[in-house]
Amino acid sequence: MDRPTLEAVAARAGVSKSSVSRVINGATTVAPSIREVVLRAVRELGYVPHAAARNLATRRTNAVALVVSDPPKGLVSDDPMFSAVVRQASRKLEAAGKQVVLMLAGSEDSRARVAQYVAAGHVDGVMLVSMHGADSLPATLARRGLPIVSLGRTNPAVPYVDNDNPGGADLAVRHLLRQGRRRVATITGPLDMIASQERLSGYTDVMRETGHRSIVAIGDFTRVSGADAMRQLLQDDPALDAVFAANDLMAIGALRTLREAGRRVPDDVAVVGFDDIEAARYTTPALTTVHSPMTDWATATVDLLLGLFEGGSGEPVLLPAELVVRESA
Amino acid sequence: MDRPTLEAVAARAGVSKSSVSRVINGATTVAPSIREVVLRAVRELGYVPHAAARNLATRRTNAVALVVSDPPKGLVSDDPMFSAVVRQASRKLEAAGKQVVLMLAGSEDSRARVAQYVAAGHVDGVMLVSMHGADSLPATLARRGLPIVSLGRTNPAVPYVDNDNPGGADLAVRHLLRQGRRRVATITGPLDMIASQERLSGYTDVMRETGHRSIVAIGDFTRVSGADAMRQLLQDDPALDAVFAANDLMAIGALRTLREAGRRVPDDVAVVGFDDIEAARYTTPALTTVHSPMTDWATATVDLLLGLFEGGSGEPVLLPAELVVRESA
DNA sequence: AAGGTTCGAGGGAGCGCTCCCTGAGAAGGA
DNA sequence: TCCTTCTCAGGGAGCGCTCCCTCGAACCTT
Repeated sequence: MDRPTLEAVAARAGVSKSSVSRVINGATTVAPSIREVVLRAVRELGYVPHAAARNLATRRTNAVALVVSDPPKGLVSDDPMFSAVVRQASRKLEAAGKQVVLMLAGSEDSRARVAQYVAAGHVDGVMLVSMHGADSLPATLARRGLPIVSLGRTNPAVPYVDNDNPGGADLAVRHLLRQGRRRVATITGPLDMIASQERLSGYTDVMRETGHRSIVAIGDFTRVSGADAMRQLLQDDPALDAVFAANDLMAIGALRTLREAGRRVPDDVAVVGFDDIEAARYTTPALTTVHSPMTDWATATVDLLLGLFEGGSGEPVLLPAELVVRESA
Repeated sequence: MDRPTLEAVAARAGVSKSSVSRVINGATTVAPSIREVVLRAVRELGYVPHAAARNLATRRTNAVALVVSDPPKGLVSDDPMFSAVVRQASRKLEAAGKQVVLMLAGSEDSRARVAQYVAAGHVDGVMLVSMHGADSLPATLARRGLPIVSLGRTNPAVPYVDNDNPGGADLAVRHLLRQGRRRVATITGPLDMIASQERLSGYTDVMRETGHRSIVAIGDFTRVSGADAMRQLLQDDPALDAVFAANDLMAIGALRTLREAGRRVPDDVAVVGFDDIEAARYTTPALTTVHSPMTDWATATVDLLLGLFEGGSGEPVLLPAELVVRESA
């Protein structure tokens, strides 16, 4: 029950606390004989350094907060992005010797808790995941002055890694037009998210440039909202022949609505999504979508944070977009 | 940059460190006048207690490790259970004032890291999620003597909350037989997981009892493995007319294989899954499945852990199974 | 051979907080 | 009125570790 202390190890090994500390921390200025006897004592006692004591003394924690915005209501159980990003980020951070503290920032309450936690000096850095643009948290945290990065752009003060959202939307819409589609609608994400805004502007830019009329419905990145938006689009413009959904989940919802409405995909209406989540491969018909590599994305964001620890500049990173053509368009 | 200390607050308020400490920690034996002046100083200085120092002094951390087993290869991006459980558990724990440290236990390496982390006294308790039965980690951690619970049964020494797996399988298989299905196959999960074993035995028990032959293929809970297993089953017994898959992901894989093989579902072959993930509602045909309420499950597990903190006994909890009949069977 | 270097071990002062203990003053009892 | 009891603020010793500083010993250098 009683954990052995540094001092106990020192006593057992017959050396000073300082020497034990040096061995533990891998200092090179230790005689091999001492190193040996210390390591043996450590093993025999099952000594593990006390984290809190070490943090207190060094004023560092070796931990990083992974702050994930809680999803909108209704999107609770099945969020592929969450799973992929959190997993990959955890892996990378752990591999870099950082402990990962996962925090959800949903309610005002939890938001305050995150700020409090960071202020308490629990972590050396923060990685935000897909916060809404309007969120106050990024700004609050950035003001603290400790390293912080964001997966997806949020606050100007926060270094980020992002998809080429406008580029991806551009690819998707041009692909549809190239196929001879004339009435191309879009289903947007929540408009307080920068990713949504960018994907929308990518769409409208192409439409304007090519002299087509924009047809827009607003969703919130959930499957249900996609289905609803699609219903509305069909009502607004029964003759539409293509839809660009700002993410795959909504595209999947749209597919369902189209099937229920008796429209064939892609014959009557073509559908393109965004994200290329795994489920996109398993819909009928399989979803054509803009590939945004979650895993690479998480990796790049972690690297950005680790770079900041090393005194890096935190230059934003933009991941290239790529269209994956399957059956739906 | 320099965080204010307790002492700074005390100086500003013109009282002793002890008094400030009492106010911060809500001790009742403080005169209102002192409380007031202290709170003002805290506000003015923006004081936040230093976590490490507090942990050192109290020998408690107010943090809980959430240890999630890394999924088998191939199941990286899209794991609905992970998402739902982690989210709900985080919410509940944070609501109880516990910090959540998420850790993935995949490789031997990461497993050692978890053990090390816990040994370092970083956390007051541990919550395991869906560890494999053969895993050494639960036993290792349990030996440490600090509160630990498991979502899903693993090691006998670890209090757990689990689905009624045999009961669920029983419901599913009897449902199929009641429909007049005669050749009911099953696709199992990885057999080193207790959940897999129980769902399998639930199946075999009913089959034996009712005088039917078991037809078994082994999967690993991934979509792909479900598709593969289904292919093999069709080869083994082309005349089969029903399949019970040990989880929904595999059931979805099986649906795909069946479609490719030209079998109609449910007309030619009925399919039942297990878990009732959100995606089960959106397959064609919609999946009949055993509902296991991830959210309740996570909640119950957290409650079990919080109970242990309060000196509870850690009596295991079993959640009732329920069949959700949709279109696939 | 004597002084100058270098190298590496030990000593000890914190890091910021909690909590036990002391003691002053107020309150109550005889 | 004096003494006991109670209440509550302050003092200070840790919690376990790091890291700077000192100092002895070994090794060079001239």
